[in-house]
Amino acid sequence: MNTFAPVKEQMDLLLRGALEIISEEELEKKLEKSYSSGRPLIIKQGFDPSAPDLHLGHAVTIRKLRQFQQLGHHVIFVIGDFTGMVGDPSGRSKTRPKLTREEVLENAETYKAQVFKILDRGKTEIRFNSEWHGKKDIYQFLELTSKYTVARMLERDDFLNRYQAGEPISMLEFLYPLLQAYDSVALKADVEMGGLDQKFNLLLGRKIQGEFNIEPQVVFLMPLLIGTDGTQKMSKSLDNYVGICDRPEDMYGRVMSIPDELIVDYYTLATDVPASEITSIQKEIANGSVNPMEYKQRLAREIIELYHKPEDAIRAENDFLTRFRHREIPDDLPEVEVSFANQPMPILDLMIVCGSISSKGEGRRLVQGGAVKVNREKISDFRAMIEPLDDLILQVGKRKIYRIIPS
RNA sequence: GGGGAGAUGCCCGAGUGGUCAAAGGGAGCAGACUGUAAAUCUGCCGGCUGAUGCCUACAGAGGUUCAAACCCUCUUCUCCCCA
Repeated sequence: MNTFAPVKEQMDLLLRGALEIISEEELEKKLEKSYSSGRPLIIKQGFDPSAPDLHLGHAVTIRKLRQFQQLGHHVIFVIGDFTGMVGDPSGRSKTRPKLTREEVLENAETYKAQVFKILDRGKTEIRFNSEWHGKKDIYQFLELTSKYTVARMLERDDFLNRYQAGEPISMLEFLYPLLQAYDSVALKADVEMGGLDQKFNLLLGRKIQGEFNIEPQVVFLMPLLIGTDGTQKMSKSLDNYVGICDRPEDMYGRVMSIPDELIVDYYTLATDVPASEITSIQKEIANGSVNPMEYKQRLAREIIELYHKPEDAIRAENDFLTRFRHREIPDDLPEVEVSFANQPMPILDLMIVCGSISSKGEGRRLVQGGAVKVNREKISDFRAMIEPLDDLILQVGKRKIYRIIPS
């Protein structure tokens, strides 16, 4: 007796959206073994301990982890606190901050809050890699480093590029893959999940497991989700991301801003829409029978529904259509209480109070550029004084619209 | 250990004593156009200000000078060549 689905069925589900599996045969074998023995596979993925602001890019692999869970397998979410506590000043001028134990734990909590929007809390194990790295002495560490060569390390594309471009690579960064690979040894991972950019590291995990006489893990690679800018991979630092904790309205707008060419990718990697349906969507867009916008709107709703309630998706859509298509003022506006003291207030001050601008200089420019309206009337003079009316609506561009409550 | 080159605004990058808040490009923001996006065009793009005015800024600290991103000294960091 066992609770697993037939291997063929498991494979079909897992293959959807997957970029590369090294190797499919091995995965199948492991699944078969698991099926017959009733032992779940150990699926592992590592995460950086800093910047715990998850977005759809992270969600691609996490959602795949979720599928493994649904199939009854065991997911280990590894937080790379060990290297995070060391800190790494490499990678051009950007310094990876050195995190304290407390910060790491705090970040881990934030991770949990976000990641359990996707993963099953009861079936997820969270581990910190300081648990095993912290115990290692230098002898064991050196032994680990002896298992790989510099030349092979330099094979990694981004090392090679940076090396050839004369950019710095710190020793820590260089050793990082080795430490990550050892995580797979410590956890006896059957599968390691990652984005394409992790290929090298995950392969190294396989190799190092072999060195320690452990059955090598299957490398499970998902494509990288391109960000809303349509060129770079989604990342927080490039601000081209859709955060899984973003407000529905923001998610909607962000999704609508992706280039049309990315619609199919997003359907595949960021939603649960079945593959067959995606194929027909792709066809319809390609032959021009449907305005891509329509599928993009549905995409936005699908994504919002994964992280919010269905009615939030409808609301976000209405808000978007009102603001951007009809250029009108939505009903549901953030309200800002402003104390006028019965005096007219300079428009720039009002904009500051609402948080719509970060400096008066910016405000002045926006007014001069025709972006600012009060009660639908364009303000053309940045010295304008605003009367404290009961019904007061401030528009700063299309995105920032507020209802002002004088007090 | 020796020798050489370099660190400029969000990013790339020009500037080598005053005309520099600093060319140019990218990104971003706003406006026009529009079927969402894109493309195109226009404006903006350190802060304060009514201002032709002030403040902060060219890795950091100090110095020379009426005047410094630019010259000098030290410090920190990076790359290259040789060992």
